[in-house]
Amino acid sequence: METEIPKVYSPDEIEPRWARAWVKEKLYRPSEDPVRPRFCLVIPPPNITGSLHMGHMLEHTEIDILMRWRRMTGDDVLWLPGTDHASIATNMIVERELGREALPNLGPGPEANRAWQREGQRRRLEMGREKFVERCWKWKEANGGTIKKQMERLGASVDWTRERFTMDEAYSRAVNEAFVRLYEDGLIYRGEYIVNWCPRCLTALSDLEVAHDEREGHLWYVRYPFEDASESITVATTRPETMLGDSAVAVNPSDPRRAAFVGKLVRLPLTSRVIPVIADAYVDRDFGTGVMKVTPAHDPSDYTIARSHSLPLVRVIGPDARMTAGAGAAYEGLDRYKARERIVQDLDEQGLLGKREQLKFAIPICQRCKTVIEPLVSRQWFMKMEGLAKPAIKAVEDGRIKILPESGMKKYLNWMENIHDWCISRQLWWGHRIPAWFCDNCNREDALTGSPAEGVKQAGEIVALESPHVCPHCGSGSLRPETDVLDTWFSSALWPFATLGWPDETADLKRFYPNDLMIMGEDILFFWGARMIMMGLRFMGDVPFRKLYIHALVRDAERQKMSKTKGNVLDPLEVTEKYGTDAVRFALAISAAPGTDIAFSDDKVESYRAFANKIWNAGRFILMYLRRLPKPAREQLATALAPLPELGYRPVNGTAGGPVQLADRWIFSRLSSVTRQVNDALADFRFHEAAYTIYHFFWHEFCDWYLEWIKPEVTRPTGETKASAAWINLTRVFEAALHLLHPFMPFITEELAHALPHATTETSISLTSFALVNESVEDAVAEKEFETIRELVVAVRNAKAERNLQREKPSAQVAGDDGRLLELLRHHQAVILRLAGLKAFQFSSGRLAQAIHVNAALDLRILHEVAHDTAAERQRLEREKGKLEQSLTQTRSQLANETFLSRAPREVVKGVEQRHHELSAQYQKVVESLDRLSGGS
RNA sequence: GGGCGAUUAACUCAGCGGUAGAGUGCUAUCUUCACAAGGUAGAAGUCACAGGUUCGAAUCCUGUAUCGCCCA
Repeated sequence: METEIPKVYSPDEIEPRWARAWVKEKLYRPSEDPVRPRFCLVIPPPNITGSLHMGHMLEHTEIDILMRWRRMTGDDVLWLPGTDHASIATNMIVERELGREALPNLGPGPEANRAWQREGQRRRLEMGREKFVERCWKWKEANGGTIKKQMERLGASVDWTRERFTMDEAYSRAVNEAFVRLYEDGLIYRGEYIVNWCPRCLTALSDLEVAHDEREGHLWYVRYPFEDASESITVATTRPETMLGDSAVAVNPSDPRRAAFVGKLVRLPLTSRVIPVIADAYVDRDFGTGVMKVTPAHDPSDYTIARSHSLPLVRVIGPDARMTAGAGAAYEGLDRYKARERIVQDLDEQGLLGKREQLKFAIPICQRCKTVIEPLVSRQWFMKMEGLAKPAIKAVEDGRIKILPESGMKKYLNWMENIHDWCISRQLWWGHRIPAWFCDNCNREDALTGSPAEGVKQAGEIVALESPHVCPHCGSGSLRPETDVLDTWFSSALWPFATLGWPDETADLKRFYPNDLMIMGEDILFFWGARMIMMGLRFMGDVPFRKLYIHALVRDAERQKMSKTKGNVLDPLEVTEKYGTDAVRFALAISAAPGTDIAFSDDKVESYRAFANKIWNAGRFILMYLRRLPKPAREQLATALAPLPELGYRPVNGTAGGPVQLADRWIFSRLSSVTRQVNDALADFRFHEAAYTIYHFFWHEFCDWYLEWIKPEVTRPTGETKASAAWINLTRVFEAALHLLHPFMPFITEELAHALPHATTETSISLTSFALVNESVEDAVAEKEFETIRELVVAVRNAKAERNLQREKPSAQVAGDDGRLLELLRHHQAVILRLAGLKAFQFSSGRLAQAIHVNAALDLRILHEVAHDTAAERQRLEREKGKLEQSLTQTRSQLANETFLSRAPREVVKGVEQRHHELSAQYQKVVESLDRLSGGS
């Protein structure tokens, strides 16, 4: 039964079917065969609160292209999927959900959001840790699957049987193990420092989790009178409310204007305290008044200054961003902004307020909730980074890890060389609870007010894998467990080996570590990439992956970053449903030049949907005529395709046992070099080049020329029982092209491959060979001959179009000095006439008068009765003459240049000579034609 | 202030020492039996600017301008 093949490609019918089948068949589990070379990549785990966005789609497209490609070149591929638990984000989302349940009647909007958030937080604290974590798990079960569904739909060839989640039991064991080992090695310590504190999330954050927002603010000038009331010194500050916590006033030691003040005491306004004037090189002489107030407890750089000058910490703001008792009774309990207003007003009343300047400056905000960070001194767990960074820098410098594009490597090194200790504790509940306990008996915690030395274990601190019953130090049973959880990125840093079973020495770990490749966005290079490298080297003694490729950012059509607030976020599934996954994947791949962000637009995807449609219709053409073949011929075709020949496909001889057709030799030759180019491009992550190469080959060589050339031979009705050579060659080339396309467009290629005569239901194109032809079919002669014919055909079409003869079938004369060339053209006369739209040819040797110059060796003349427009013809010739003159001037001056002739490589000189020769000949022709035109009119 | 990048056709971007390219858009033309999401042909660029290196620069170097991103 012949079913109609639809004219237009409909991905929505095809794609979900294959997506399901691939998952159901568990196609992408690596084999257990240890002999095959393996290729392993672990996914950058999307977090469970998110759904995939275009950035993920690009990432997964790039990864999937490489994974499918490696798999088709024979590697045993493992692409391991999974998600991370996103401590802060999940905490926030679940809180908001709690809030929404409590206040169901609020409409949407930022106001309601804030109210839900507040109420949710209140309810979280009320319900307690255990119940809240339970809620989080429930939420994860309900929503964590979204990502999996999306990945399935996008055709990601991951091994779902190895899916991991950072809070899986086994994974959590790895996290504890890592923490305990680092602690025992003195690389994790607990200490009191100034940290980034989010007053809304009520947790400490690492430096990386703080974003910066440029905002308008004010610079206030405040007079601090000297203790002896002789004079005053004016400081400039953007945060007047922190002045209540000042411990000193600082000037730059090299500032002559201020030198005399150093060592004096000033009376801190609004308080009864007296503080010193100190000298510190940190102070910027040119900023404000060149005098800085020092508030160690509420500003990170002030904290550093204070430590080197042994200044006391005066805390005036609490974790909720309200003023504390330390701020004095007048301000206690006020929100920090309210306090600012009040203080400015009070200073003004006391005549201590100077001018106020408008100023733009960057303020730190919480990356997650955008609340302004409040730097606070608090006791946290830190990871000591310098020692860990050193080997990680070296691994990149000596090439054990390649970071690409190279700019990524520079950024990595720059960051690593200036690394700071990492605050890893979070005052949250959802996450890995830090495996530590405190002994009430020997804990001197409360007595400590200063900062312990870095890396020194504290008395009363117990860090262990198993929960201890008594304090190993004093034997006391009075132990309190740590309530903090770890930064999510701490667990993510273990991903390349913890997903493979570490700390157990599993078979997977042995086989797949180090991973071969990691692909991520630049935004997590420090968050994650750098930390994985450090942890991998630390725990596995080897790099986590050999290459780290940094992919681009997907922007909108106007090159704006996609963001929820701007409302320009595209949902990959929506785009996919509109145009088909293959089209979106291809659009992304062909735009993915390393190091360049992608401006993503509907237009772009549309043009690659057109490409998918082109592939579909080429397939439709082939399949339609294939079905008309007599059954025995079709069976023979299947045999010709079925067992993949060891040496790859090659073109077969003509039907009568004659020589292989020129078109076949040409297309096989092209196919081979295209295969090589695609291989090379993918090896270097030049996705755009690989995609473009195959795009151009399929459309502008295979469809435009090859199919058109052989059309009569495969559309001719035939009663023959043998498959013609044309059919065998055509199907071989088509199949090979589908294979090259498969990594980019998995769905349409799978669908079409299954319609070929030798297809079986159980084979997937994704598990077959990528390169079906090899270099043995490359044929420079065929390419050259084909090129000549193409040039002639194009010249004829061109000439016809210019003479308005598109609908006519005129005759033409062709002449040249090269007898073999004419023989070639005569031999392919029928094809040329058909492709060019001509009735007949006259061949002659020598040159032609009043002719079109096809190339250096061929003249062409269209014979027709229609009187053509001499004015237009003249215009065309004049234009051509102008262009030729320009080019000739260039080549002439080059050839007249002695130094060029003596210094340029010989091939270059020869090339210019040849070009000059050709241009002159062509110029001559044009001039003659123009003369004749003038003479004739 | 430090680091990384960008500036090429109307738009989006390749190219990164040896004849300026693609896709989209635009113009003309064609419903011929794979495809109008198509065919055929065409027009369109002082490669941001100024110096330098070189026989030769969009490409390498220096500086300037404009615009991004990251970090302080």
